[in-house]
Amino acid sequence: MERLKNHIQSHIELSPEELRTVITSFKCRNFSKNEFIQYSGTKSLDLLFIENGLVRVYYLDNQGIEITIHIGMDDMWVNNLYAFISEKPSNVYIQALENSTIYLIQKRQLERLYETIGSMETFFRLKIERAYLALQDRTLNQINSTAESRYIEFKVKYGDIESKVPQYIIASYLSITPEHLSRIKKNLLKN
Amino acid sequence: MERLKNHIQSHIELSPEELRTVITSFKCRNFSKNEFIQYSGTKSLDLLFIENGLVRVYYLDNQGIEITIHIGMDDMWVNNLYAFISEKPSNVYIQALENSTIYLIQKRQLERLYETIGSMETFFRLKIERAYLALQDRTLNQINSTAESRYIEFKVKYGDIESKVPQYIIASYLSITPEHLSRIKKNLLKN
DNA sequence: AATAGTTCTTGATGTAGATTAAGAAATTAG
DNA sequence: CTAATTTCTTAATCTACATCAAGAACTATT
Repeated sequence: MERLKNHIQSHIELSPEELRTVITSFKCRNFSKNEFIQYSGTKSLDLLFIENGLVRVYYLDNQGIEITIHIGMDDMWVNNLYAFISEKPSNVYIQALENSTIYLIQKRQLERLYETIGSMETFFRLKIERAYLALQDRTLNQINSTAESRYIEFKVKYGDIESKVPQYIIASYLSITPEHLSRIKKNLLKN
Repeated sequence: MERLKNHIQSHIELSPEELRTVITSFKCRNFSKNEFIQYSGTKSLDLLFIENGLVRVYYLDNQGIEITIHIGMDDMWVNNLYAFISEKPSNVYIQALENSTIYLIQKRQLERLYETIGSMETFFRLKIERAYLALQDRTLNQINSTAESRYIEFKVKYGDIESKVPQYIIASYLSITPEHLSRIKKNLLKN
């Protein structure tokens, strides 16, 4: 759990004892390729940290088409913050795309931490602030950029991932059809 | 400042003394119709609560077209959370659409409150959580609904506002052109 | 290696909404 | 009250992307 420890300590300062309290609030789970971590339709009150692996978050739109909203790798959180905050049944699936080791913390545990270790509330306030920025960045990018430039940015940001997951997942992350992505790639090769 | 007091007390419990401390951290400002409250290009580290009035938040896209991201009325916050959190120069304008009374708090004051009154960090964590949900709702709505049904929802949510602001502002809030909104309205009358 | 299941590509056609242009209506200012 | 400005509407054309369909290229299974 080195990555999780480093991650937390890169944001706030904790005494060795506090760090132990925090760490023991997390549970470790291993998921194999294609296994589901969370299901749509159930309450999802865990936050998930990827110690290592590859994970995606997606939902089904009103036509039943998969829309990928997030892809996460080592050292990243893959949360369904909407379900976590609202406590409504989740509308997303979280699925391991490779064998993955996940540390998870339940909302109840987290709230207990808020009370015993004040800086943990700060830590998660900062987390949510970052998530808000990321969501807005992605939203504006979606509106202001063409599918082609979104694809180019995706490759810069995620690099190697393209070879590990089916292209239709990448298409759904870019909010386009697989056909359209196919055409974009063909077009980029020409130039 | 009755509305601000009620607003805060509807979220957390404060002693009369704490409430006084909180309230005195805010400053009151009056803005007249069309006056700007915040400008693009400057750091914007204030949060704004509308005691009464009508306010909009917008930015200029890469073609210089105004995109309205939020319209606020009595009892609502009209923050540029992106600039507030990231502390980067703002890319949005915040403008009074009617004469408005605003209570504002500076980030520095707010952070001082976090230290002296613990529940204020909780209050703002909750605020940011709500803002996250609202942003995601709006994003998904944008993707999954047609312009027409977004317009219908807008009228339900904002009712009277339509008569108070130019239609091109509403169009930009709906992420469509004024021409297209004009057609939508014509179409709805037919049916 | 042969079969079956996925996934990817290509082409034809369809559509929501943008863009451009220009006149009509409503506001505001002198 | 008239002129000037802003806002709204209508129509013609255009564009990014979706949808549908069907074949091609992988991948996995026996």
